[in-house]
Amino acid sequence: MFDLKAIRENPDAFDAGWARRGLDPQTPTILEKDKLIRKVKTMVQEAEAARNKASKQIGAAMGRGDKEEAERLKTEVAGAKNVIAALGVQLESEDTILNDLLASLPNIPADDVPNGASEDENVEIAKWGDPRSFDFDPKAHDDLGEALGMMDFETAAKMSGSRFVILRGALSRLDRALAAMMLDMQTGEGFEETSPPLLVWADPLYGTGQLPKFEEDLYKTTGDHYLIPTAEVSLTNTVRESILDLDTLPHRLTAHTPCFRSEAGSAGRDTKGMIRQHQFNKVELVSIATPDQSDDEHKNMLRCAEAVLQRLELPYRVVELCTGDLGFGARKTYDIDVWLPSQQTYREISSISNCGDFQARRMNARYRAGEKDNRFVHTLNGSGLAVGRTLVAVLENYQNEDGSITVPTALVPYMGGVETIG
RNA sequence: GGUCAGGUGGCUGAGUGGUCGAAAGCGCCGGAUUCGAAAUCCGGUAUAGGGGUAACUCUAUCGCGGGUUCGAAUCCCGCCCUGACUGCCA
Repeated sequence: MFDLKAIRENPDAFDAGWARRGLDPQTPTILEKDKLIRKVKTMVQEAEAARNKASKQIGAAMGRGDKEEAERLKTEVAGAKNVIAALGVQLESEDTILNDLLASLPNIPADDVPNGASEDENVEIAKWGDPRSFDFDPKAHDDLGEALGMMDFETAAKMSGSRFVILRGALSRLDRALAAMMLDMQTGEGFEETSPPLLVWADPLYGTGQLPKFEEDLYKTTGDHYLIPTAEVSLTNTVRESILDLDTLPHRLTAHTPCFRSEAGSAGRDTKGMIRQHQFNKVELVSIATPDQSDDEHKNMLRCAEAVLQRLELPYRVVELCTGDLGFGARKTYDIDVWLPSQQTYREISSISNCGDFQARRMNARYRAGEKDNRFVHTLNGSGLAVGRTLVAVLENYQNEDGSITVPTALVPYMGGVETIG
């Protein structure tokens, strides 16, 4: 949500920000509605003041037994009530229109985010490691996993359909080992390990920005719950509707959870293998920070995510998303793409975003900046990392000609000493 | 899941239809007193929003949302949460 006062004072800045995302100017509509709403609100409040005043006088009149005066005042109140009711209907509908519009508008990109229309214009800002050269044709992770008998899409499809997988034996353990190593690393960086709810109500999803615009991407239960598409939702919402003490910030959280996504808009994309599943595990990082801290915090989270790939010795690159590829709630985002030999390309394995106060406004999450000075926090989130895609990267980058997989050195302790799979 | 009892300001807690944004105490802030402090005394101390250059003023908020009423913290309905007992169950 946005600060209407700020929009009023500086509409051009908002329109310029939205224009960078390819949106038409929004503030004329917003300001027109805002003006109308304030006008109606003033009228309602005046009528309410008159009603309240007369009502109090009724009490006084009754107290001294002046029934006549009381009756006269009652008709006065009835008149005010008619006005309030009529204006109230108008106020509510105008308010809903404005709120729906505001809730559907994305965050304003940070000034230093590169302009661009699509992911093609993202800017590579770092590259780490050299893709290994194979003296055989590297296989895709799903071919490797199936050949090992440890990655079973067919059986999963029987019970759950496409975009599900069953990991077996050493590959299942590898999944756990990766998650454990990531959690150990991130808790070592000061992120508090958390086991949050995987089912949440609509309000938290509204808070982090998945609702109202992206409902079709979510799984909803038969009740009022949705399955979280990322632990960002649960972790970020731990501070909703609260006022945090300055000395608790930045507040860093991490969680290893399953994530559930309907992938409604991605039919036909990445249908093969484990790249795009309805259910996948992810170690998430969230930081709640002050506006002063958030840029540094953002870079720190990028570093923490990169550290995992460095420790696994997997080649990757870091790109800064251009305005056209920025997510709905983000004002600035770094993606980390890991090298996949079978595709001869880098694929996203982590996305680290600074949301500024965008989510905080929606959640009403503030911190105490001073006496009578409560301000919205900044929220940041990122994968540290997507476990399933990391497993994919390990399989493909560490495969041997005979189809076995060498376990990365750092992972061997987490694999109970196993050095080779298959 | 069921039954019962609750949910009031930073905290404790009073308030069961009117002048209640809400007593009192604690805490906190300012002042007096003091060499200084404690104690004591005096005053202040919620949030969001509207109007106004401002002084100031108005509206909303007593878990959340509806309703009854001229008027709701107080009555009614739904939901959420907490506690006790109880059922089923990993």
